[in-house]
Amino acid sequence: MMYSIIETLKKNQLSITDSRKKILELFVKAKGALAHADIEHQSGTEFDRVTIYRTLQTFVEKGIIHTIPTSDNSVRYALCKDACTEGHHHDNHVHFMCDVCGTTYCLDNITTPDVKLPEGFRSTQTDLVVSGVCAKCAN
Amino acid sequence: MMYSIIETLKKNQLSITDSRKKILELFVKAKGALAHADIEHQSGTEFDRVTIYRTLQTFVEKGIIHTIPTSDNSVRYALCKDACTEGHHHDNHVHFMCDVCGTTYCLDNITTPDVKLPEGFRSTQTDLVVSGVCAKCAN
DNA sequence: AATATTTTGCAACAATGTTGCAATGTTGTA
DNA sequence: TACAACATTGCAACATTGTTGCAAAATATT
Repeated sequence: MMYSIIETLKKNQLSITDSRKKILELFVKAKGALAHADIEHQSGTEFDRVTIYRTLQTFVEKGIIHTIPTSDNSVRYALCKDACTEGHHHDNHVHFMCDVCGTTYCLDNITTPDVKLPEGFRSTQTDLVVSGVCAKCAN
Repeated sequence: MMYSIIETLKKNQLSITDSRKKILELFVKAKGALAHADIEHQSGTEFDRVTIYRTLQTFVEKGIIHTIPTSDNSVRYALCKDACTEGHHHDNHVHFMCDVCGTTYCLDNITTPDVKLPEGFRSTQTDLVVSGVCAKCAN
């Protein structure tokens, strides 16, 4: 953690509100990625559903979090390690999704390969999603 | 195309019904992947929404089509080239999703890399999704 | 502290997906 | 071909997920 939650919000020119502090805190504490529903449950009845949607949207726009394509096509968001410190470089993520517990891990130390695309295709983003069983669920 | 639509259904021990024939035909004709909504529009008012959901589910279970994780987390299904002929080997797909026209392409001739996972993690499936601009939208 | 701006919560709505059940269609067998 | 057994469909009702407009409340600016 290089920056505090409040500093991260300020750096991104966002007003400091309860919901933003709380939701960003959830991401910082979370080991893996969070779905909208996770946030809704973990924050209790504290915030309106709509506020959560809008907060997530705002965070994505500012590059604080990013969405993860998952093999079950549920929407998940993650704050990767460099997200706080380096900004918008969300091009080379490898994610692991556990089929048992559903946790999504960011494998920050692995980078995506370069893919040779057919003639005329241009790539802007590459996502590599590995599904399987995580270490915790292996036993 | 090695097998006709009816033969494909028979091979998978499915009864031959109008909706299955029609929906499978849509996949065979489609260049890329289809979302539920695409199928709903392309088949007109012919079938109930529920029937489409159930048919897609059945096809996924039988390994005729498979879901694609997309960068915008919309659910898409595709019949990859080998799906008809070889069955259930949906482990090594590379998909390209055009940010402009939304078409999803299966890049069947490219295989996903082996990823070295952390200690204790076991992989069952690897999905590589490249987003960008396709050849058709490049101009 | 007062005003300007942003964010929130509510309500209403739209889209997407699921389930139970009766009616219909398909398949296998005689 | 006709019948019985079985599978699939369509309908209705519902659950979940996501979106929009607007007044009230909170935050930021002076």
